[in-house]
Amino acid sequence: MTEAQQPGFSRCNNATLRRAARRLGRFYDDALAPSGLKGTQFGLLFQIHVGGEPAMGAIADALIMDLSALGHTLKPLIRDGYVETFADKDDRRIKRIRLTPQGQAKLDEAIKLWSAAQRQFEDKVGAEQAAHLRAALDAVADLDLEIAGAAPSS
Amino acid sequence: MTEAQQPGFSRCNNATLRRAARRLGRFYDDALAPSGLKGTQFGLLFQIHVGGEPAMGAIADALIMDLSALGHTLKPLIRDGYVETFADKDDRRIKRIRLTPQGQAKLDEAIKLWSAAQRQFEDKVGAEQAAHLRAALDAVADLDLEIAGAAPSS
DNA sequence: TCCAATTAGTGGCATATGCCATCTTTCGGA
DNA sequence: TCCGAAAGATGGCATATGCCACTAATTGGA
Repeated sequence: MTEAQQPGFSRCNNATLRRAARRLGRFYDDALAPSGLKGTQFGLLFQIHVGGEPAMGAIADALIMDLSALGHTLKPLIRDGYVETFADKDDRRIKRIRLTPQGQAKLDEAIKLWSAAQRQFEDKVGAEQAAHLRAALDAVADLDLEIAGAAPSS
Repeated sequence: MTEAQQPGFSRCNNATLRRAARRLGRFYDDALAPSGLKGTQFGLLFQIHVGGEPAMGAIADALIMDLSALGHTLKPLIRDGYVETFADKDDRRIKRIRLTPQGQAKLDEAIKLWSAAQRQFEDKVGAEQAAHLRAALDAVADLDLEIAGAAPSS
């Protein structure tokens, strides 16, 4: 009759999500390994690709990622010559990002590997189930959560 | 008509999962902040708590975490005196883990904070929806995925 | 009984993420 | 026009995770 048995325990939504993320992350990482990219990097390159020379802040918002975290994650990709940054013409505070030709090529290469992983995943769980899951996850990502006490004031 | 528009693109299950994980992770981290623990650390302490002096490998399996990653993650908790390790009586290769009294107290403290976050999350999405989501995530975590080419031999 | 294969962890290295302090560039008034 | 507030990014620091190489203990035969 410890807390462990109380209903609701060992049912942490966050822990469950991270656990699944670790599992799936490794699967996609393995699939992308031949390209030398990690799943996160692939996602980032793709986001930049479809973003049209997006600003750092735009990418960070889209990926629900901290701006400084994005900066850190970008470094190896810049170092390896896959992406490059340049200042916005009208607002020098803003830094925009684009893929280099090598980055575009690497993305094309990785997309083939990604497709195989994506296909296998959907074969296992079913395309509809996968779509439902993604919808549920997107809903979670868009939730307006706030810790009680976090100044609703002013 | 670039790849971006092809059905299936920008629908990466892995990217969607990570995105939601970042969002929810920050929410739980914020909720637990007063205790000084991160969501991951809370989950780890709880797992140790219910595990009954579990071996490192057992924890790693339960959390679908790499053994060495578990070792790294454990360090700050050991440093702060929340958990301690000891060798298994029968097999000296095995290292077992348990909470210290301070660790137990910290866990109790964190559980109160966690409950508030958990409650708010379930109020927003609905307890049933949350349960469904966790079930789906557990199913993903238990999938038998393997990259084509990964030696089916021997 | 002794050695090869297996099992459990550790340490080093690299990426993934966040928070906070700080700097630069803009933007809005007074 | 000048200054303080706001916006966008960087750098430092800390945790989260993984892979690989390596070490220590065990286990299974020969």
